Amino acid sequence: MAATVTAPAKPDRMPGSRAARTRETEHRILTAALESFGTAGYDATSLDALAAGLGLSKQAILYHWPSKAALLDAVIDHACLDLVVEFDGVLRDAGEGWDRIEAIVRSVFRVAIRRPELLGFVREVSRLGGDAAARISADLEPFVARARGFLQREMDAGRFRRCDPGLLFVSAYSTVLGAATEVEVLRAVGFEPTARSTVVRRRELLSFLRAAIVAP
Amino acid sequence: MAATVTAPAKPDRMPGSRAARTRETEHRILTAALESFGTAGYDATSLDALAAGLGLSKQAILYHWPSKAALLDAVIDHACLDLVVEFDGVLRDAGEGWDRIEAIVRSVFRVAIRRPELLGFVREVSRLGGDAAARISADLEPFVARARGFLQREMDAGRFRRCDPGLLFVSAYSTVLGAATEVEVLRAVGFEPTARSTVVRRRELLSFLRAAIVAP
DNA sequence: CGATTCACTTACCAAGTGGTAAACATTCAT
DNA sequence: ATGAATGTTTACCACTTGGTAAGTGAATCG
Repeated sequence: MAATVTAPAKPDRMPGSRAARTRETEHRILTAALESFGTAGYDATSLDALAAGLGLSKQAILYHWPSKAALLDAVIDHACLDLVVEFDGVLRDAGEGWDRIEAIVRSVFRVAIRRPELLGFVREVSRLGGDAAARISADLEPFVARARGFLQREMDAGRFRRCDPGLLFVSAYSTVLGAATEVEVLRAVGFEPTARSTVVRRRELLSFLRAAIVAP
Repeated sequence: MAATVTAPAKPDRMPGSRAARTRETEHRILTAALESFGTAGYDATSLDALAAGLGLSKQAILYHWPSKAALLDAVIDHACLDLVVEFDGVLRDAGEGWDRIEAIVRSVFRVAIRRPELLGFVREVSRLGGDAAARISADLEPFVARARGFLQREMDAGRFRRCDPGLLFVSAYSTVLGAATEVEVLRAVGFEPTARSTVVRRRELLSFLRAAIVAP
């Protein structure tokens, strides 16, 4: 183990075809970029630093994508795929009505704990605006549309309080993402973001949402 | 005899005095920095661009504050002062119970329309983390503490649904700030951020919050 | 009045930034 | 084996960044 302390971990011969290794390299770059974009931020992430962290040179990244902006686009697609897969998997096994909301909230909290950079990245991209924000909107549009349809059906069935489904979605989105990611605000009200306090937060959030959404 | 009608002993108070002009320059810099930090972001704002927009040179800024980070600190204090003055003024004339929440929400929406960079700046600073986030937390702590006390009292009086005041605050904070500032998400669900749609958003948000907070 | 402080500018600089050009090594197809 | 394609590196480049040093003209002061 003491062999490669200073050496920048040359990519040893990997089993598999060249195409497979290429895909694997691109996947590693995407993962590292998502991590850095989602925590440090897009502007604060330099291609040099990103490459160095992977034992590559910056030009290796620019070989796979022609520019930093193109890399961002790829990371957006990568992240959205992860998100949609996660949520679709959860919803497939979820029940109806309020159970679906609860399942999603639990899922978001799980992501917030295990992969916080993913939610941070969503925030970051929508903050950046421009093409990137348009792209993430487009990527998530099918999911959002289904969510709105679900809310509408539940209202029609009289299970959810009647209101505008789109705005209800925005409210719920903000509330959930905030409770899951607003570390600084939580700290300001005296909540250190430990795993234990997360359970409490989730429970409180669910009762908040339930009161706001479910018809009396 | 008639030479000195208004005693010039304190030239500080003259409108054209050097001290007054210095204060005015610093105020202009703070305002422009708040605008740019709150919309483009801290990293994306260069001192050169900031100074050029004011008809100054970068070194004029670095004369008043020793570094970009020090300027950020000053902008944080400046912004928090504005926020606290705004909210305190609103709350002074507000009633009790739910009326106070409604007054604050209206106030946040007014700020979101008239000075969107202010709310964007709060988001940006808490995203940056580190010393800046600690500073904004400290600046707003008295306000947050009073808000929590208010929520606690309303719960004790049986007017608000009983829950953890700190977490209720976070939920309400996220929901309000989200509805007021998540332009991209709103666009994704089909809401262009016009002044007209803002009124609708505010009404929907209030009914959402009311259902979530007020005791049945 | 002259001296000094003040607010600001011009002139720099070292350290990055994203991106280009070209050389190089490995793998694949023939 | 050989030549082409592929993935990566080294060497650069123009430009921007925050920050320093030194100077300048005007307001202020003794």
